[in-house]
Amino acid sequence: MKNNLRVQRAIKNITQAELAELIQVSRQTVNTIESGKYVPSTVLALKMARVFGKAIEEIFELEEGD
Amino acid sequence: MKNNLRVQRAIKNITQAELAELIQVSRQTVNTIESGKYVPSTVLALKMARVFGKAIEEIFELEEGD
DNA sequence: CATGAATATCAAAAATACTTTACATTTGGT
DNA sequence: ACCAAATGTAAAGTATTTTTGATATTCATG
Repeated sequence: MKNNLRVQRAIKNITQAELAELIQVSRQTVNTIESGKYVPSTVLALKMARVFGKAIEEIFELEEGD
Repeated sequence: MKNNLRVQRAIKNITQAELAELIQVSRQTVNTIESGKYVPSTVLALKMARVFGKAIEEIFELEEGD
């Protein structure tokens, strides 16, 4: 799973902490998802997609081996 | 999180076991996701969406309290 | 260079997702 | 009614996600 959260955040110009607040998780959770350390639940992915006004598929993408 | 996996399966006319095989999880995993017992990871949601040729948002939907 | 804001990282615990095995129930066809 | 296929459920165990708290690093700017 790769993602372009950093880009999406840049477009909306919000910090990891602000995104965390918007979707009600810790800022570490945002950080570790953004850096690809783990895959979020569908609930989190949907919330992020909603924040950015994008489809999940525009933010998260499957890779070889997923 | 609610989902319409049952409908999607009906459209493609595949069983829970077949869907499980297609996305490489156990049949029980498909069953419990379908019956709303837990929320799949984004990897699984993406794989399911791909199987059905739909966006995740067309299959999974946030509810109050998610 | 110093300061503050943002990001990265680490470790340990809690919560949730997923597997396996096994059995029960429902459903559809003959 | 009978049979087989599909679905539901349960318990126990493993794996992964998420939180919390704390510290470290990066980066822009004064």
